[in-house]
Amino acid sequence: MSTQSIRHAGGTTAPTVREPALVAIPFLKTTGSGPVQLLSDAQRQQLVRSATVRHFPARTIVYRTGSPSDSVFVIGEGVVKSYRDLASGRRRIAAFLFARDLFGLAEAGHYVNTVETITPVRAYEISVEALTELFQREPGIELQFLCKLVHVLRESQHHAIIIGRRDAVGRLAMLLRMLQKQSLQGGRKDIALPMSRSDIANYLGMSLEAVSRASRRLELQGMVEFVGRHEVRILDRQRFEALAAAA
Amino acid sequence: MSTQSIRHAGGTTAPTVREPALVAIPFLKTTGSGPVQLLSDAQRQQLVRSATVRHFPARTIVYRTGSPSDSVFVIGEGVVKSYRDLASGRRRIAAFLFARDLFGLAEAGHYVNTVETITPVRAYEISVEALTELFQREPGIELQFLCKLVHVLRESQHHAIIIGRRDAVGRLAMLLRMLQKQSLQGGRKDIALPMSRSDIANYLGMSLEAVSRASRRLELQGMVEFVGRHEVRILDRQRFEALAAAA
DNA sequence: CGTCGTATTGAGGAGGCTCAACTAAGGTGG
DNA sequence: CCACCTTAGTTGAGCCTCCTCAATACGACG
Repeated sequence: MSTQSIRHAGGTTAPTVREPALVAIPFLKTTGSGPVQLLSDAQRQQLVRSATVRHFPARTIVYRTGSPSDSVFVIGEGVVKSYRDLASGRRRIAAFLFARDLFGLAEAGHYVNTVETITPVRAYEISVEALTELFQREPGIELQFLCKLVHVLRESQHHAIIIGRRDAVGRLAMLLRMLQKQSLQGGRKDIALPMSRSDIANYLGMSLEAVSRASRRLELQGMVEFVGRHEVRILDRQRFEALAAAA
Repeated sequence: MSTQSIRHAGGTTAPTVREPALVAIPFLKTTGSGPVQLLSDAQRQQLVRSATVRHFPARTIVYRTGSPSDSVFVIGEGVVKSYRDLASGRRRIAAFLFARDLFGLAEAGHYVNTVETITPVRAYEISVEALTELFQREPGIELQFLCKLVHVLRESQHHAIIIGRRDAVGRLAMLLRMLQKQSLQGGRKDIALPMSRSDIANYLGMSLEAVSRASRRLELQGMVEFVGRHEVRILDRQRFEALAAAA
């Protein structure tokens, strides 16, 4: 934890502040059903005053399961994984988190999961104390965080559905579709796979050999094409969607 | 939906109001680490003014996936299941919900899951409109709902861990431990199983035959004893806990 | 006491896990 | 710049568990 640089976020910022930003699909009916920016400029400016910008290299542990939970984090740039190591020796990745995502899930003052960076990460750290105080002053901000939480809950339930599938290729397809949405939001055409095969296996609840074989099969069936180990291209969108949707 | 009675919650209530109540383990450090009542008397009274008491018989659908989400519900008494039917014909139960639990998860103005009662249920229905308005006036109430959401999110992640286990008996043991906590909160010594084997199977992500066999094995190993089909008694707490914890 | 839905038990087959060997890639030091 | 070394990923063989299909037992209710 001593390698990342620390800088205060206030002070030198220009009048328009783009971060910290939160993105989610609202629970209320809106124009369009896709994800939207939750925070207004004014709200971001209020948040940034309570925040500290932190930079983490790849493969850095941000916090560990069970350690005291002082802060929550909003990702500005980069990818992290949130996981728990189980008594059986297995590791369960609960979520991959990207720009504009929130992490810092706690129970009784302690973090529930371990969070580790996959890529270099820039994140906004906000102390729980400051945040709850801000919630008192600005219920509007609190409502946006609540909205984000609802979104994360839906994603968690979706994850449970993925894991529940019996077929390895189907599970992989569902993950790829998730990552595709991420990549599209980032403006990429192909799907970025920043995480390792082992991470994917731990997310999908299977062995990394099974991930490898499932990848192979998807490719042999002509649905996708792997470009190196960290990029995938959809070739047959029709069949791919059918497979992913056949939960 | 025409069989349940409707009654306004205000009006005839005594000065002390015990419901609607919400229970959760707070994310902040507290005395003890167990679940606590989130709402103060004053907060309950404010909520009850915006709420309608509804009664549902057993096996009643409260709402369906995709229907417009006008309200959230707080359970006063009874048990419900929240599920989705998948394209494959399988059903995935996302959660069993009990007294003092919250349901009504929505996305873009539509309910995500179908909710159906298992036992007769008394619930407080609160319109989303009234609730968000109340959140504006009373950020303290909003914070308690946020706290409950965090709790539910942890439970959802726990569910994903359960489903991820390979061994049927271990999965069943984890569910039984969850239900045991519920039963203890309700003051019962033995574990109540209000739901069917099929429900259990759909929650654990396996076939109901596998549930049956796993139950049998738990019993043969002397860990538990089934008293009828809807009650279980733990006989060997030691081994039972070890099995459930060996995620 | 019969009947229908729920639950249990059995046999056979498919899929993923484990163990193990091998290949590819990336990083380091000479 | 290349050889080496370490880590990550792929491929193969055998086993084990759970799923599927099918038949039987139980139990709640009329």
